[in-house]
Amino acid sequence: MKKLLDLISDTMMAAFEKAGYEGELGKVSVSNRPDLCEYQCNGAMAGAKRYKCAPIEIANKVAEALKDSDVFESVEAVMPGFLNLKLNPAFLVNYMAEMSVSDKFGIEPKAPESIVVDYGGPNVAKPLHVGHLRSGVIGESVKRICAYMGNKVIGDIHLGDWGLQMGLVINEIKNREPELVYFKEDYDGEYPSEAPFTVGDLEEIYPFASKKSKEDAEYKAAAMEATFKLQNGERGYRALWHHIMNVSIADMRRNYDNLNVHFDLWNGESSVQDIIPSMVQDMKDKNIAYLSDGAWVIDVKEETDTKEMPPCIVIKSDGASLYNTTDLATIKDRADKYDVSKIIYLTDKRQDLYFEQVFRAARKAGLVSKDVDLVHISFGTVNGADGHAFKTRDGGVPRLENLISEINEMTYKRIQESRQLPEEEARSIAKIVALAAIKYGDLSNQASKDYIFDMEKFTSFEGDTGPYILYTIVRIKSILNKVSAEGFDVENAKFAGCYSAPEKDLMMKLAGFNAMMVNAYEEIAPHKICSYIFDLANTFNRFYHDTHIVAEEDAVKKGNWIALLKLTRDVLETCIDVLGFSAPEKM
RNA sequence: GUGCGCUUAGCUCAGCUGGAUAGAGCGUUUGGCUACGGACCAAAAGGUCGGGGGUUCGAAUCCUCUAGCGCACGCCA
Repeated sequence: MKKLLDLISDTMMAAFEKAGYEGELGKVSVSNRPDLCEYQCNGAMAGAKRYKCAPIEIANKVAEALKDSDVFESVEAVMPGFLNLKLNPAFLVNYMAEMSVSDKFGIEPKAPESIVVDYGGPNVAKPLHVGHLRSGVIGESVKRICAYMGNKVIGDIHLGDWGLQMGLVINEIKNREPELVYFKEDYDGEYPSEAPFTVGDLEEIYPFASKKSKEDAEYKAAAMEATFKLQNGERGYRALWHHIMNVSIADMRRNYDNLNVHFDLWNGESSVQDIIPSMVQDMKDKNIAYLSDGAWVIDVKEETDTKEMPPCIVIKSDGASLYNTTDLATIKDRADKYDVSKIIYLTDKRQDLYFEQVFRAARKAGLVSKDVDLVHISFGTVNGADGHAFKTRDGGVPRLENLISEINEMTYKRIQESRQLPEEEARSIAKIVALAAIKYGDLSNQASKDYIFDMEKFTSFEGDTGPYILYTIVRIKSILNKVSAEGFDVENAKFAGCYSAPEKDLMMKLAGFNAMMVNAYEEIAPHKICSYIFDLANTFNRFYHDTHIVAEEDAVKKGNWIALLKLTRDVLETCIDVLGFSAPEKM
């Protein structure tokens, strides 16, 4: 089904042609002066120069050509040459009726693509902190947007599981418990199936080792050696590494589940180690990689560059691979395995240059075909209410887990303030609402900008927040339940007309879903969905406020409103699902 | 030094390929609960869109210069 705006534009274009002008001038947009009209067309002004006449002259002719159109209720030509449009309610009602029974509210399916979304990116053995929130939350939504638009999408967490941090942890364990069997050099038996440490231990070990390695060169050298041994297959180290992976991943999975963030693949740097040697060899053979200061690098400068573009290092001068190597191998792996047409990365914006280098290197080395899109969505940093990097009260890096439980607690209290629910029920509702608060708070900001993580704001639940959206949905559900309980046939409610201005506004807003979602997908912009549903919820609440639905005695009218309510609920719930959260039955 | 990004109301942010009077939320002030859920609705006050210059009938938006802030710039990830 066509977008409403396209239908209107088509009508307008035909009118421009009928009046003797180029059709493409007839593009219509939503009015920026709602007091004057619902939709507007500025084509007459754009055409004035081309046809060497006053814009108003063109506008008048076009308005004349639209006199008998059943799309518009009114068409006005206004100085200097605006075409102000009001929609025929009957036309809109028909559109609603069709939209409500169409798959995906009428979004036209396109040929599905195969897309990999690379997000999350936590390091094994390090606790998740607030910085991981954005990548997880935005990435999950991007993945869902792509899937909603009919694509085959694979979400990959891309763990940091092969670098120095693993050596640091293993080395520190060795220091503390050298007698462990993993460190016996001539041991050739089975290793224990139970890990000799807990998540809690790991969370203490890593920061300790990391800090010490920065102060103690000898210590760092030992960690590097441990890393080397691990990467070269030392049995005991590998066994220990598996323990670290299992313990850490189980913990991560729990954390991400709580955030309603789910990955299809739990791959990481270690997953592509086997294909690195042949990939690098191939780069050398093709003379794409060359030796520079003892390291193998790929030149990624381009003629059009206005800046310095350092080469992409593939193998360090000590012969070891690094982050770049792994990412390149991962691109190759994905291209080979999943026939991808697009790979979307979500990371911190500090990696902008890095990804540009990697993408260029990947293309130069022919790891992906030319028509594969490599996209880096970079996001800003999370700041506290004071505008500086987000910290806990005692100045540490806030752990994600604590942050979430804190917000859960605040939400729980807020819910119990306004209505008394059984403990268990209030807790489970609080969890749902808190998730919406956190995610909406993050996603409603443009991803690329820094944003302020303000718990007071998120938990205040007023205005432009997740809970407000949920509240609107719950309210609709409540009315539908009530009406249904009174015996009204909610299931078969039909659009029958348009009886008031707030109602028409709501219909027009709903009709905009299609264009909004397509745009959010094309621009990979979840915040556009947020601003749409906030707008929709506002429009609904205005309608709700001066329409008494339950008490209405005219069954046709009532049925129309019920149909409108259902469509509003469905659109809202679809949107929040795409954003990665859900609404409770009551709150 | 080079490059990238940001700067819009007291605060947090929108603003689509240039269009009419630059929009929200919070906060402030005022009005609305005998109500389908008041976590709501209605209204007011609040901005020379960092600054200068240019292109255009028309600029927050495009170009240029400039200031402030942030970030990145070969062997970390």
